Amino acid sequence: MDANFYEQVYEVVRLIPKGRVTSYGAIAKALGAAKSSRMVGHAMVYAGSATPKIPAHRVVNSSGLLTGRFHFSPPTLMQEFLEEEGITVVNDKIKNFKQLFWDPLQEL
DNA sequence: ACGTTGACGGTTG
DNA sequence: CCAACCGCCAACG
Repeated sequence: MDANFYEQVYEVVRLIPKGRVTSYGAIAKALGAAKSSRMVGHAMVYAGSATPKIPAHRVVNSSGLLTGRFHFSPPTLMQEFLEEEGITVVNDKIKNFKQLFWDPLQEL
């Protein structure tokens, strides 16, 4: 597989530390495609089929909202994983998102 | 080949 | 704070 945009997305997502989260836009921007944040989301769809497994539950939108929870089985699994890592989720939204936010641009 | 959809983000009202 | 709109571009039917 070529060094595709998706591969880079997966690479960054795997680098997300446990108990931390990031946003699609941040990843897109880190890959130099800030305007193609949607592509990051599409890459996450592939994440379910990709190997090794991608911790997609650590990726949320810019508001810290679990917009893609319905892609999990069951849809509540995403929140379950986050809370299991010590992240508090209220109303499908990450609490203290600003503090838990992991910026790939700052780390890479 | 074409139109629609969408795990987004930012701006405007 | 909430709703509507736009841009951006790959994937799907």
